[in-house]
Amino acid sequence: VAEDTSAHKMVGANHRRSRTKFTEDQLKILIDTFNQKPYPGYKINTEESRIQIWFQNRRARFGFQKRPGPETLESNQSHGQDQPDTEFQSREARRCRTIYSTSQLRTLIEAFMKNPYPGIDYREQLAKEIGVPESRVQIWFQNRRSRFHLRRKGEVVSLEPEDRGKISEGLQGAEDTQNGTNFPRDSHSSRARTW
DNA sequence: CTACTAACCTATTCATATT
DNA sequence: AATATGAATAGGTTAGTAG
Repeated sequence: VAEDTSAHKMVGANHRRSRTKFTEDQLKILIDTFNQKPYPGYKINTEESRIQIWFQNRRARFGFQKRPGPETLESNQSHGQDQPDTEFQSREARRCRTIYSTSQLRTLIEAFMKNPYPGIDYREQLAKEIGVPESRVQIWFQNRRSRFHLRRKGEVVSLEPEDRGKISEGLQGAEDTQNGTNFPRDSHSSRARTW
């Protein structure tokens, strides 16, 4: 254990968003809503996707996905006794698909090639630059990363030894298989629907 | 230190605009 | 229909902070 582990923020690195602290009132509303509808539509999470994350985390923590008995949870109020199939209404409409213009995509792809894991600062900068909510930028990067790592998972190809220098923390699963796959082969036409 | 949990991640699936 | 890709999901990891 080293002394001097005080926060020595690396300059310019990519940090994560600062931890949100919900007030009691907010938490109350969130929990109440969750108990009614664990799968809220896009309307719930406005531009700030903190709420969406909150629901994701809570579903995971509570081991959702299963069909619990009529009770089991602390929420019970008046137990409906004639319509137990009210779960279908749970899932609401999802957010409308965002259509990125070619220029927006160009910016995103360029950024991705430079750094596939942008921190909150850079994501917000990008978002502002292309005029799209930061949450959409984050999702875009997630999708992009997943789709590129998806191909060829068994192969392990060492990458530049340079980057191995700063091992802040190892990766979990296996070595990052950053094979020499070409990057985005984006032969984009010229469609720029400015939604 | 430990417990809790927001933030973030991957992998997969669902949905839809474009070809 | 087939393809590409944005949105949502389950579920695991990283890290801030209250006790």
